[in-house]
Amino acid sequence: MQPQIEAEVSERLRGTGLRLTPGRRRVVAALTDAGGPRTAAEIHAHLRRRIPLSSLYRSLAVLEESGVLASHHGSGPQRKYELAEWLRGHHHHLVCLGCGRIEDVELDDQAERTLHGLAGEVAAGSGYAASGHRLEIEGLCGGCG
Amino acid sequence: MQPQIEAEVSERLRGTGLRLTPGRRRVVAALTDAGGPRTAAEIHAHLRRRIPLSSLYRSLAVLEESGVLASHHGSGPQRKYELAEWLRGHHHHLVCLGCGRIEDVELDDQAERTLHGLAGEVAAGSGYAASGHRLEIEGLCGGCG
DNA sequence: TTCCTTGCAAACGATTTGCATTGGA
DNA sequence: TCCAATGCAAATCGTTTGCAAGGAA
Repeated sequence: MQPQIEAEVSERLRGTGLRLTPGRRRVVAALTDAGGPRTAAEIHAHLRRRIPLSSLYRSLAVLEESGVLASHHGSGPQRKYELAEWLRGHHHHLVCLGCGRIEDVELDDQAERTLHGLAGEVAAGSGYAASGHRLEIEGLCGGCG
Repeated sequence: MQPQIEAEVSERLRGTGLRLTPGRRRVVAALTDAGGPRTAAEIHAHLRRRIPLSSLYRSLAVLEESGVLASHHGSGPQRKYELAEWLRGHHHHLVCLGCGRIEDVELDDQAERTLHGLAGEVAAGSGYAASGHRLEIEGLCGGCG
Protein backbone atom coordinates (compact mmCIF):
# COMPACT_ATOMS: atom_id res chain seq x y z
CA MET A 1 0.00 0.00 0.00
CA GLN A 2 1.32 3.43 -0.87
CA PRO A 3 2.65 5.32 2.17
CA GLN A 4 0.38 8.29 1.58
CA ILE A 5 -2.68 6.09 1.61
CA GLU A 6 -1.49 4.41 4.77
CA ALA A 7 -1.01 7.78 6.43
CA GLU A 8 -4.42 9.06 5.36
CA VAL A 9 -6.16 5.92 6.55
CA SER A 10 -4.32 5.98 9.84
CA GLU A 11 -5.27 9.59 10.43
CA ARG A 12 -8.86 8.98 9.51
CA LEU A 13 -9.09 6.13 12.00
CA ARG A 14 -7.36 8.05 14.77
CA GLY A 15 -9.96 10.73 14.42
CA THR A 16 -12.44 8.43 16.13
CA GLY A 17 -10.02 6.77 18.52
CA LEU A 18 -9.40 3.77 16.29
CA ARG A 19 -6.08 2.26 15.26
CA LEU A 20 -4.58 1.16 11.99
CA THR A 21 -3.48 -2.27 13.15
CA PRO A 22 -1.42 -4.73 11.12
CA GLY A 23 -4.55 -6.69 10.25
CA ARG A 24 -6.39 -3.64 9.01
CA ARG A 25 -3.32 -2.46 7.14
CA ARG A 26 -3.17 -5.74 5.28
CA VAL A 27 -6.84 -5.48 4.35
CA VAL A 28 -6.37 -1.98 2.95
CA ALA A 29 -3.22 -3.07 1.13
CA ALA A 30 -5.04 -6.00 -0.45
CA LEU A 31 -7.71 -3.67 -1.79
CA THR A 32 -5.16 -1.11 -2.93
CA ASP A 33 -3.50 -3.81 -5.03
CA ALA A 34 -6.72 -5.33 -6.29
CA GLY A 35 -7.73 -3.11 -9.20
CA GLY A 36 -11.40 -3.66 -8.53
CA PRO A 37 -13.93 -4.54 -5.85
CA ARG A 38 -13.32 -7.77 -3.95
CA THR A 39 -15.36 -10.03 -1.68
CA ALA A 40 -14.37 -10.88 1.88
CA ALA A 41 -13.55 -14.40 0.73
CA GLU A 42 -11.27 -13.10 -2.04
CA ILE A 43 -9.45 -10.83 0.37
CA HIS A 44 -9.19 -13.70 2.80
CA ALA A 45 -7.58 -15.89 0.15
CA HIS A 46 -5.26 -13.08 -0.90
CA LEU A 47 -4.09 -12.76 2.70
CA ARG A 48 -3.33 -16.48 2.72
CA ARG A 49 -6.04 -17.04 5.36
CA ARG A 50 -3.83 -15.65 8.08
CA ILE A 51 -6.73 -13.76 9.57
CA PRO A 52 -9.88 -15.46 10.86
CA LEU A 53 -12.89 -14.61 8.75
CA SER A 54 -14.68 -13.00 11.68
CA SER A 55 -11.77 -10.65 12.27
CA LEU A 56 -11.60 -9.83 8.59
CA TYR A 57 -15.29 -8.99 8.59
CA ARG A 58 -14.76 -6.82 11.64
CA SER A 59 -11.93 -4.98 9.95
CA LEU A 60 -14.05 -4.45 6.87
CA ALA A 61 -16.91 -3.11 8.98
CA VAL A 62 -14.68 -0.70 10.87
CA LEU A 63 -13.01 0.53 7.72
CA GLU A 64 -16.33 1.03 6.02
CA GLU A 65 -17.81 2.93 8.97
CA SER A 66 -14.74 5.13 9.00
CA GLY A 67 -15.23 5.92 5.35
CA VAL A 68 -12.05 4.19 4.22
CA LEU A 69 -13.88 1.51 2.28
CA ALA A 70 -17.14 1.39 0.39
CA SER A 71 -19.12 -1.74 -0.25
CA HIS A 72 -21.90 -2.86 -2.50
CA HIS A 73 -23.24 -6.08 -3.85
CA GLY A 74 -22.67 -7.13 -7.39
CA SER A 75 -24.66 -9.90 -8.99
CA GLY A 76 -23.56 -12.56 -6.53
CA PRO A 77 -24.56 -13.11 -2.92
CA GLN A 78 -21.40 -11.63 -1.46
CA ARG A 79 -20.69 -8.02 -0.66
CA LYS A 80 -17.75 -6.47 -2.48
CA TYR A 81 -15.41 -3.95 -0.93
CA GLU A 82 -13.21 -1.29 -2.49
CA LEU A 83 -11.33 1.79 -1.40
CA ALA A 84 -13.54 4.85 -0.97
CA GLU A 85 -13.42 7.41 -3.75
CA TRP A 86 -11.48 9.98 -1.75
CA LEU A 87 -8.63 7.43 -1.60
CA ARG A 88 -9.06 5.61 -4.87
CA GLY A 89 -10.35 8.39 -7.08
CA HIS A 90 -13.66 8.48 -8.94
CA HIS A 91 -14.06 5.57 -11.30
CA HIS A 92 -16.50 3.13 -12.85
CA HIS A 93 -16.65 -0.63 -13.41
CA LEU A 94 -16.25 -3.03 -16.26
CA VAL A 95 -18.06 -6.29 -15.64
CA CYS A 96 -17.20 -9.35 -17.72
CA LEU A 97 -20.28 -11.46 -18.29
CA GLY A 98 -18.07 -14.41 -19.21
CA CYS A 99 -15.81 -14.82 -16.20
CA GLY A 100 -17.42 -12.47 -13.70
CA ARG A 101 -14.30 -10.35 -13.41
CA ILE A 102 -14.85 -6.75 -12.34
CA GLU A 103 -12.31 -4.09 -13.14
CA ASP A 104 -12.00 -0.40 -12.35
CA VAL A 105 -11.98 2.06 -15.25
CA GLU A 106 -11.59 5.80 -15.30
CA LEU A 107 -13.24 8.01 -17.86
CA ASP A 108 -11.34 10.82 -19.48
CA ASP A 109 -12.30 14.29 -18.28
CA GLN A 110 -14.59 15.05 -21.14
CA ALA A 111 -16.52 11.82 -20.87
CA GLU A 112 -16.77 12.24 -17.13
CA ARG A 113 -18.15 15.75 -17.53
CA THR A 114 -20.67 14.51 -20.07
CA LEU A 115 -21.80 11.75 -17.77
CA HIS A 116 -21.97 14.04 -14.78
CA GLY A 117 -24.08 16.55 -16.65
CA LEU A 118 -26.36 13.88 -17.98
CA ALA A 119 -26.88 12.40 -14.53
CA GLY A 120 -27.67 15.81 -13.06
CA GLU A 121 -30.29 16.53 -15.71
CA VAL A 122 -31.98 13.17 -15.44
CA ALA A 123 -32.12 13.45 -11.67
CA ALA A 124 -33.53 16.96 -11.79
CA GLY A 125 -36.20 15.75 -14.17
CA SER A 126 -37.48 13.47 -11.41
CA GLY A 127 -37.09 15.97 -8.61
CA TYR A 128 -33.81 14.56 -7.33
CA ALA A 129 -30.69 16.51 -6.47
CA ALA A 130 -27.87 14.36 -7.85
CA SER A 131 -24.73 13.98 -5.79
CA GLY A 132 -23.03 11.10 -7.53
CA HIS A 133 -23.31 8.46 -10.17
CA ARG A 134 -22.05 4.99 -10.88
CA LEU A 135 -21.71 3.38 -14.28
CA GLU A 136 -21.37 -0.34 -14.79
CA ILE A 137 -20.43 -1.48 -18.25
CA GLU A 138 -21.16 -5.09 -19.04
CA GLY A 139 -19.50 -7.06 -21.78
CA LEU A 140 -16.84 -9.63 -22.50
CA CYS A 141 -13.25 -9.12 -21.48
CA GLY A 142 -10.30 -9.81 -23.77
CA GLY A 143 -9.94 -13.37 -22.53
CA CYS A 144 -13.62 -14.25 -22.85
CA GLY A 145 -14.35 -12.37 -26.07
CA MET B 1 -50.49 -6.22 -14.59
CA GLN B 2 -51.12 -5.18 -18.15
CA PRO B 3 -52.71 -7.94 -20.23
CA GLN B 4 -49.99 -7.89 -22.85
CA ILE B 5 -47.33 -8.41 -20.22
CA GLU B 6 -49.33 -11.24 -18.73
CA ALA B 7 -49.63 -12.88 -22.14
CA GLU B 8 -45.96 -12.51 -22.90
CA VAL B 9 -44.93 -13.91 -19.55
CA SER B 10 -47.33 -16.79 -19.89
CA GLU B 11 -46.03 -17.66 -23.30
CA ARG B 12 -42.43 -17.41 -22.19
CA LEU B 13 -43.09 -19.83 -19.34
CA ARG B 14 -45.03 -22.27 -21.49
CA GLY B 15 -42.04 -22.47 -23.78
CA THR B 16 -40.28 -24.57 -21.14
CA GLY B 17 -43.30 -26.41 -19.85
CA LEU B 18 -43.92 -24.04 -16.96
CA ARG B 19 -47.15 -22.36 -15.93
CA LEU B 20 -48.17 -18.85 -15.08
CA THR B 21 -49.92 -19.68 -11.82
CA PRO B 22 -51.88 -17.23 -9.69
CA GLY B 23 -48.96 -16.90 -7.30
CA ARG B 24 -46.51 -16.11 -10.08
CA ARG B 25 -48.97 -13.74 -11.68
CA ARG B 26 -49.22 -11.78 -8.46
CA VAL B 27 -45.45 -11.56 -8.21
CA VAL B 28 -45.16 -10.21 -11.72
CA ALA B 29 -48.02 -7.81 -11.09
CA ALA B 30 -46.36 -6.52 -7.93
CA LEU B 31 -43.19 -5.76 -9.86
CA THR B 32 -45.09 -4.24 -12.76
CA ASP B 33 -46.70 -1.80 -10.33
CA ALA B 34 -43.56 -1.13 -8.35
CA GLY B 35 -41.75 1.47 -10.44
CA GLY B 36 -38.37 0.16 -9.36
CA PRO B 37 -36.52 -2.90 -8.12
CA ARG B 38 -37.91 -4.57 -5.00
CA THR B 39 -36.67 -7.11 -2.47
CA ALA B 40 -38.41 -10.39 -1.76
CA ALA B 41 -39.49 -9.00 1.61
CA GLU B 42 -41.00 -5.91 -0.03
CA ILE B 43 -42.90 -8.00 -2.52
CA HIS B 44 -44.02 -10.25 0.29
CA ALA B 45 -45.39 -7.28 2.22
CA HIS B 46 -47.05 -5.90 -0.90
CA LEU B 47 -48.83 -9.24 -1.38
CA ARG B 48 -50.09 -9.00 2.21
CA ARG B 49 -48.04 -12.08 3.18
CA ARG B 50 -50.50 -14.35 1.44
CA ILE B 51 -47.68 -16.39 0.01
CA PRO B 52 -45.11 -18.21 2.15
CA LEU B 53 -41.67 -16.73 1.72
CA SER B 54 -40.27 -19.98 0.41
CA SER B 55 -42.88 -20.11 -2.34
CA LEU B 56 -42.22 -16.49 -3.17
CA TYR B 57 -38.51 -17.22 -3.50
CA ARG B 58 -39.31 -20.16 -5.70
CA SER B 59 -41.49 -18.03 -7.94
CA LEU B 60 -38.77 -15.43 -8.17
CA ALA B 61 -36.20 -18.07 -9.07
CA VAL B 62 -38.40 -19.60 -11.78
CA LEU B 63 -39.25 -16.21 -13.24
CA GLU B 64 -35.63 -15.18 -13.26
CA GLU B 65 -34.48 -18.41 -14.90
CA SER B 66 -37.17 -17.92 -17.53
CA GLY B 67 -35.87 -14.45 -18.26
CA VAL B 68 -39.00 -12.70 -17.01
CA LEU B 69 -37.22 -11.07 -14.08
CA ALA B 70 -33.73 -9.81 -13.50
CA SER B 71 -32.13 -9.46 -10.12
CA HIS B 72 -29.19 -7.65 -8.68
CA HIS B 73 -28.06 -6.48 -5.30
CA GLY B 74 -28.06 -2.86 -4.33
CA SER B 75 -26.27 -1.55 -1.30
CA GLY B 76 -28.24 -3.63 1.19
CA PRO B 77 -27.96 -7.33 1.94
CA GLN B 78 -31.04 -8.33 0.00
CA ARG B 79 -31.37 -9.12 -3.65
CA LYS B 80 -33.68 -6.87 -5.63
CA TYR B 81 -35.90 -8.03 -8.47
CA GLU B 82 -37.36 -6.18 -11.41
CA LEU B 83 -38.96 -6.97 -14.74
CA ALA B 84 -36.46 -7.91 -17.43
CA GLU B 85 -35.66 -5.23 -19.97
CA TRP B 86 -37.55 -6.90 -22.82
CA LEU B 87 -40.71 -6.43 -20.72
CA ARG B 88 -39.96 -3.26 -18.85
CA GLY B 89 -37.80 -1.42 -21.41
CA HIS B 90 -34.25 -0.21 -20.98
CA HIS B 91 -33.88 2.14 -18.03
CA HIS B 92 -31.63 3.31 -15.24
CA HIS B 93 -31.99 3.95 -11.52
CA LEU B 94 -32.28 6.90 -9.21
CA VAL B 95 -31.15 6.06 -5.69
CA CYS B 96 -32.12 8.35 -2.82
CA LEU B 97 -29.35 8.47 -0.24
CA GLY B 98 -31.82 9.82 2.29
CA CYS B 99 -34.59 7.23 2.34
CA GLY B 100 -33.08 4.44 0.28
CA ARG B 101 -35.83 4.62 -2.30
CA ILE B 102 -34.91 3.37 -5.76
CA GLU B 103 -36.81 4.53 -8.79
CA ASP B 104 -36.66 3.70 -12.48
CA VAL B 105 -35.78 6.47 -14.93
CA GLU B 106 -35.55 6.48 -18.65
CA LEU B 107 -33.12 8.64 -20.59
CA ASP B 108 -34.25 10.45 -23.69
CA ASP B 109 -32.96 9.00 -26.94
CA GLN B 110 -30.10 11.41 -27.32
CA ALA B 111 -28.82 10.91 -23.80
CA GLU B 112 -29.14 7.17 -24.17
CA ARG B 113 -27.14 7.24 -27.41
CA THR B 114 -24.48 9.35 -25.76
CA LEU B 115 -24.23 6.97 -22.84
CA HIS B 116 -24.19 3.94 -25.07
CA GLY B 117 -21.40 5.35 -27.19
CA LEU B 118 -19.39 6.37 -24.18
CA ALA B 119 -19.73 2.92 -22.62
CA GLY B 120 -18.62 1.25 -25.84
CA GLU B 121 -15.52 3.41 -26.12
CA VAL B 122 -14.48 2.96 -22.53
CA ALA B 123 -14.93 -0.78 -22.76
CA ALA B 124 -12.94 -1.00 -25.99
CA GLY B 125 -10.14 0.96 -24.35
CA SER B 126 -9.74 -1.89 -21.88
CA GLY B 127 -10.17 -4.66 -24.41
CA TYR B 128 -13.79 -5.35 -23.57
CA ALA B 129 -16.66 -5.75 -26.02
CA ALA B 130 -19.52 -3.89 -24.38
CA SER B 131 -22.97 -5.39 -24.52
CA GLY B 132 -24.82 -3.30 -21.97
CA HIS B 133 -24.56 -0.66 -19.32
CA ARG B 134 -26.24 0.34 -16.12
CA LEU B 135 -26.27 3.82 -14.62
CA GLU B 136 -27.13 4.50 -11.01
CA ILE B 137 -27.63 8.11 -10.07
CA GLU B 138 -27.36 8.87 -6.38
CA GLY B 139 -28.84 11.91 -4.73
CA LEU B 140 -31.70 13.14 -2.63
CA CYS B 141 -35.30 12.71 -3.69
CA GLY B 142 -37.86 15.47 -3.52
CA GLY B 143 -39.01 14.42 -0.06
CA CYS B 144 -35.50 14.14 1.40
CA GLY B 145 -33.93 17.14 -0.30
C1' DT C 1 -51.33 -40.34 -14.80
C1' DT C 2 -47.68 -37.34 -15.24
C1' DC C 3 -45.27 -33.61 -13.88
C1' DC C 4 -45.44 -28.89 -12.28
C1' DT C 5 -46.44 -26.35 -8.06
C1' DT C 6 -46.97 -25.42 -3.25
C1' DG C 7 -46.24 -25.42 1.84
C1' DC C 8 -43.74 -26.61 5.72
C1' DA C 9 -39.62 -27.41 7.99
C1' DA C 10 -34.92 -27.99 7.87
C1' DA C 11 -30.57 -26.71 5.76
C1' DC C 12 -27.33 -23.45 3.88
C1' DG C 13 -23.91 -19.71 3.08
C1' DA C 14 -22.55 -15.14 4.14
C1' DT C 15 -22.12 -12.12 7.75
C1' DT C 16 -22.56 -10.59 12.63
C1' DT C 17 -22.19 -10.84 17.57
C1' DG C 18 -21.06 -12.35 22.67
C1' DC C 19 -17.53 -13.11 25.43
C1' DA C 20 -13.12 -13.72 27.22
C1' DT C 21 -8.33 -12.52 26.13
C1' DT C 22 -4.60 -9.83 24.32
C1' DG C 23 -2.10 -5.76 23.55
C1' DG C 24 -1.11 -0.77 22.47
C1' DA C 25 -0.68 4.10 24.13
C1' DT D 1 -4.62 1.38 33.47
C1' DC D 2 -8.05 1.79 29.96
C1' DC D 3 -10.11 0.81 25.97
C1' DA D 4 -9.54 -0.95 21.32
C1' DA D 5 -8.57 -5.27 18.81
C1' DT D 6 -8.69 -10.17 18.30
C1' DG D 7 -10.09 -15.17 18.15
C1' DC D 8 -13.33 -18.53 18.74
C1' DA D 9 -17.86 -20.22 18.86
C1' DA D 10 -22.55 -19.42 18.48
C1' DA D 11 -26.16 -16.74 16.53
C1' DT D 12 -28.50 -14.31 12.82
C1' DC D 13 -30.27 -13.12 8.28
C1' DG D 14 -31.52 -13.84 3.65
C1' DT D 15 -32.14 -17.51 0.73
C1' DT D 16 -32.40 -22.42 -0.83
C1' DT D 17 -33.79 -27.20 -0.66
C1' DG D 18 -36.01 -32.00 0.64
C1' DC D 19 -40.09 -33.99 0.87
C1' DA D 20 -44.90 -34.96 0.79
C1' DA D 21 -49.41 -33.17 -0.64
C1' DG D 22 -52.25 -30.64 -4.12
C1' DG D 23 -53.63 -29.49 -8.85
C1' DA D 24 -53.56 -28.69 -13.93
C1' DA D 25 -53.30 -30.82 -18.51
